[in-house]
Parts: sequence; C-alpha cells; structure tokens
Amino acid sequence: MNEKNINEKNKNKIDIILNSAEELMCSMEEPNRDITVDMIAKNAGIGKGSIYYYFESKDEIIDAVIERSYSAAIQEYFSTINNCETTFDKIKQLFRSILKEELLDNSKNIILSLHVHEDIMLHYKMMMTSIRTISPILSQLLIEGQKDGSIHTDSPQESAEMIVAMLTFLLNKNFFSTDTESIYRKLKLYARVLETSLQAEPGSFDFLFMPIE
Amino acid sequence: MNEKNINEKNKNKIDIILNSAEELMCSMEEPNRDITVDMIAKNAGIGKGSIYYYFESKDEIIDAVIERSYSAAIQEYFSTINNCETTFDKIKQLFRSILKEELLDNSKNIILSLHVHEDIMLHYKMMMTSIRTISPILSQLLIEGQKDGSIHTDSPQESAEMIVAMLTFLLNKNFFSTDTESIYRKLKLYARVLETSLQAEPGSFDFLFMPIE
DNA sequence: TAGATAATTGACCGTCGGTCGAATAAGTAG
DNA sequence: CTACTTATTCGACCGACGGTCAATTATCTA
Repeated sequence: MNEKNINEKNKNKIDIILNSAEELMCSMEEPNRDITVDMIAKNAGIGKGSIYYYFESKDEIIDAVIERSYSAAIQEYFSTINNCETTFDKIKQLFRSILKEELLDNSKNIILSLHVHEDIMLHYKMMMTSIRTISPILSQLLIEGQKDGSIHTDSPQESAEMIVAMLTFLLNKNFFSTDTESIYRKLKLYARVLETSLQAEPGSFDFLFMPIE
Repeated sequence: MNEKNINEKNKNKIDIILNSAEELMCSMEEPNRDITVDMIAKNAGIGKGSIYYYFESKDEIIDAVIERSYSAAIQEYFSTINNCETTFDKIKQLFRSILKEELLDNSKNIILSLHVHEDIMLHYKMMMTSIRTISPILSQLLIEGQKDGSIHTDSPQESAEMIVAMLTFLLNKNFFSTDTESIYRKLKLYARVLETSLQAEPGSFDFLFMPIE
C-alpha cells in the first residue's frame, strides 16, 4: 500500500469517526447529554480501541469535529462572496452566514446544535473556535472597509475579536434568555454598537435585526 | 439542640467545605488542574461521605463557592458606593471594583483565580455568574443614570448584559491574548463602545484604561 | 440512663476515558 | 504461493472519579 492510499484510507476512517461523533453531538435528546467514547465507537460500528488508533483522546475528537464544521462553514462563506461588490457587502454576507447558521432551526448543523446543546465543554470550545476562525476574516474585511471608507477603526483586529465575541455571547442560550423579543432588542443594540464603534453609516447594520430574506 | 444552633452548626460545616474547595480552586498548580471530591474532603479534614451530607453533588459545591465569592464581592461594592455623589460615579466604582479584581495579581481572590484557571467548567460558570449577578446592578445604575441625564439607552437591561458580557470576555485569558498592549487597546475600544452606545460624555469611560490609583 | 436523632465515615459501586496485548488484515519480498 | 513484516482492529481490563450506603459515633431529649 503506497503512502497516498494509506492517507486516503486513514482520512476515510477518521471521517467515519468524526461523522459518528458529530451525529451524536447534534442529536439533542435530553437524557443523553454526555457523549462517551463507547457511544462514538458503537455508533461508528467500530471497536473502542480503533478510536484511539486514530485519535489521542476524546477531547481531540471533539475538537476535530468542531474544527471541521467551522472550516466547512467558512469555506461556504468564501464561496458566497464572489458576487459581493463592496467590502461592506462582504461584511454583511459574513454576518448573514453566521446568523443564518445560528438562528435557523437547522439541527443538521453542528454549529447551531452546539449553541443549543447543554454540554458546557462543547459550548465553550465552540465559542473559542468561532472567535479564532471568524475574527481574522472579519479583521481583514475591516481593514479592507477602511480603505474604501465604509468603516473606520483604529484597531481592526481587536475590533473584530470583540465583535465576534459579542455575537457569540449574544446568541448564547446558556447566558441569556433567547425569546424573540429579547434577541431582537439585543441585535438592535448590537447593530447600534457596531455602527458607532466602526463609524459606519447610520443604519448600515440594521440588516442584523431585519428578517433574513 | 434548638433549630438555630443546628443551622449555625451546619452553616459552619458548609463553610469549612466551601473554604476547602475555594482554597483548592485558587491554588493554580499546573499539574493538579482538576479538583476531586476526595481532595476537597481531605483538604477539609473530613470524610468524603460528610461532603454528601451537606451537598447534593460536586457541582453544587463549585456553584456555591462561586456564588459565595460573587456575593461577597458585590457586598463589598455596595459598601463603597456610599460616598459616590452621582450615578456615574457609582458606575465608575462598579467597573473599578470589577477591574481591580480582574487585573490585580491577587490570587487570594477566587474571581481572579477563576479567570486565570485552566478549568473550562469553572471559567464558564464564573462567566454566567458574573453576568447574572453584576448585570442587574449595572442595569439599575443605567436606569438611574438615564434620569439624571448622564447616559441614554433604550433597553437598560440588555445594555447591561452586553456590557458585562463584553468585559468578561475581554479579560478572558482563554479567549484572547492578555498582553498589556492588547488589553489596553481592547479596553480603549470598550470605553469607546460604552461611550457611544450609552451616549455618555466623550471620554467619560476613559478611566477604564487609565491606571488604577 | 436509655432511646432517638443527627452527623460521620470509608469501603464499595458504576461509569468512563484510556491502555494493552492478542488477533487479524494487508502488504511485501523471494 | 509462502513467509514475514507491518498496519489495523478489538474488547477485556485498568485506574480514577463522582456518588452511595450501612454501620458507627456524637449529640440531644425525656
């Protein structure tokens, strides 16, 4: 077996394991909150020992699932911004992508699922990952937007981190009540904060609390 | 033994257990990140079974430690605002109290400790608690400040929640780098966001990134 | 003092993450 | 094809941890 085959086969097995874990993470049956390694193995139809042939620890599996999910979401975002003309449209699109994932009741999606999930560990890691993966993208967009004058900020990186962190927090079921009215008010507030802190046109972030077409 | 004595004695034992747990939570020796019930019992000089005579679960102990610590911090805050003349001074004092706890290297303090601690569970609970306990106070202050015209906001409760959440996030070692320069920039940004979103006097939140006297 | 109640304890249990050596599959050289 | 090496699979087993419980001791009451 040559190297390419080995890698492909491993990749395949790794995906099987990740799929199994993701499936369990997405299923939100109340009683079975905690996912065990045995469950992942059983659900994948393989022995527990095999899991540890491909992964160092349970933590590594969870991290990999989150990582994979986010990188997929980000790739999807990048494929949508081709038809964006202005930088601000790209920013808009970024927020739309995030919000769509977050708000729509599409429990096929791990990112949404994690937000709703009871498991604190998952939630925390998800927050960290979203900040780590999304804020650099936004940061870049802020720098870009600064050039064409649609926004203004002294420290784009820090701004981006704070903006993503706020949003992650905002939509967080464990921290805040998520009734429609409360989310609406917070998104409105959030839009105002973005607008003023980025010195953007008044109302330019209002799309955040408008219905998604 | 009358009821009062029973309660006092129980209170005493509960405090012994909480003290033991807090002591362990504060000690940040890298290798022993995870605190076990046995450790708490041993450190308190009592049997493990006794722990479960007073508490339902390990989680309940941790929650109680955090709760106790925050309620102490809040009481301390309330005792300091007697000499505050304006509402804005009270707000200032509230932020000062929080920042002092967060930033000073006083590892005797559980709240600081938790921020620095590796343990995700502790950290998460700490964040939730700080939002739950501090934001109502701030919310009240915002309403008060609205009356005397020092600030303006449509939804004080949501504003308060977001402001506290942001700060908790901001100073969070697990999410962001905490080098002095980065914290400084973020606090500066934070001050600007507060200022604009609360429509307060320009520069009125600059005390946030000024050295604490 | 005797009996009832409160409090204490550590051996024990079930579960879970992780290990390990044995067994099997796949690949390779001759 | 055979013999040997290497990659992969597996589940019984281990240690640690949260939590239980029956037995024991301290404390209170009549």
